Amino acid sequence: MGEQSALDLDEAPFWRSLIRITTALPRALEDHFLPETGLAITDYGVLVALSEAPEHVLRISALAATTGLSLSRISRVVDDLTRRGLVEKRKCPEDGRASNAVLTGAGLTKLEAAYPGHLARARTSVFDHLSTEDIRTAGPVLARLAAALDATPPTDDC
Amino acid sequence: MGEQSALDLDEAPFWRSLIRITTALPRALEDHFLPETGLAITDYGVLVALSEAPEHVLRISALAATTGLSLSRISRVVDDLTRRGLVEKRKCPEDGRASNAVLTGAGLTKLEAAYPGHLARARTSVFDHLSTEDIRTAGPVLARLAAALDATPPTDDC
DNA sequence: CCCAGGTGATTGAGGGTTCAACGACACTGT
DNA sequence: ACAGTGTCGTTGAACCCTCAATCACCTGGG
Repeated sequence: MGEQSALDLDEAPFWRSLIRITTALPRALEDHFLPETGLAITDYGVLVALSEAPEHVLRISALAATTGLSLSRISRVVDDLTRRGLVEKRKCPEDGRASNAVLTGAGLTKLEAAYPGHLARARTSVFDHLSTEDIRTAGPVLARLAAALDATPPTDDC
Repeated sequence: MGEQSALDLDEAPFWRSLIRITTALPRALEDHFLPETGLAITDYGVLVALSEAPEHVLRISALAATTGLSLSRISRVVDDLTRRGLVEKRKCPEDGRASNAVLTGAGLTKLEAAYPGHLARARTSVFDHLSTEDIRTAGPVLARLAAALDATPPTDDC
């Protein structure tokens, strides 16, 4: 290391913006979303993942993977959601180690109730400030970046 | 609320990518950066802000604003960095309430030592996966978004 | 001068997140 | 059948971060 060339003129602001967004966006979202809906953004992500799964059932580990959260975090979040009656936990029949998380009716209701608020936040924090052209041009780039970030963890660096 | 129209075909993936990036990027950065350099990404940001300030001096509150961190967090981070000898804290002469944080020689050295690692992380986690064209097209969009996010906090919603 | 209100920064308490260690279970080869 | 090894998920301890209360100080009006 130490042989890297500095960021060039286009890269530097790109990097700064990215850093700024990663710190400011979650805050902007959470600050309004939690009081409005009673769900943390993390909770919401878990409920969404379950709602999109077949039968509304997902292995704990699968849940961790699709939401990008750590196993221990998922464990506590699911516990919390279980306590609140929004999901249920069931031992997996064909693998005694594993557990499945199931979205309950109350969970689905809660999710549907929270959706408009989530949407509103997405609009006021992001889409209101960008043109459709912006979104069309930047979208694929962000998608590629997101995919790359998801893929990196396994290989422990180069 | 509740009158929002759903995200359209371009917006939905844009939104998902954005969420993914905001969760995965800080992790990807921190995980390698802290062990390599002994600096948390937050610490690094503070040192960078100081290094770019005239005389390497900045008010605590100014530091909070430029780094986007809360006042209480800055207070603790600066305390920690002071304990480690990387910055110094001085009462502001013309305002007894205020304090200035000053980058020490050791702090500058540390920052310079960490810079290549930071650069390397920026490359492997982001720029290696994007073309120069990507960066040129998406850069301004991200810049606009970052600016909008910085601007929103004051007005408490509509 | 003195008081009221505002601002800069710190701090205690509480919640959230992670790391590392662990218990329970599944697989593999002998 | 049975070690040995690996995987799923949970949990205790530690850390990070934020909110709200607070202290110290400044400023403006009587």
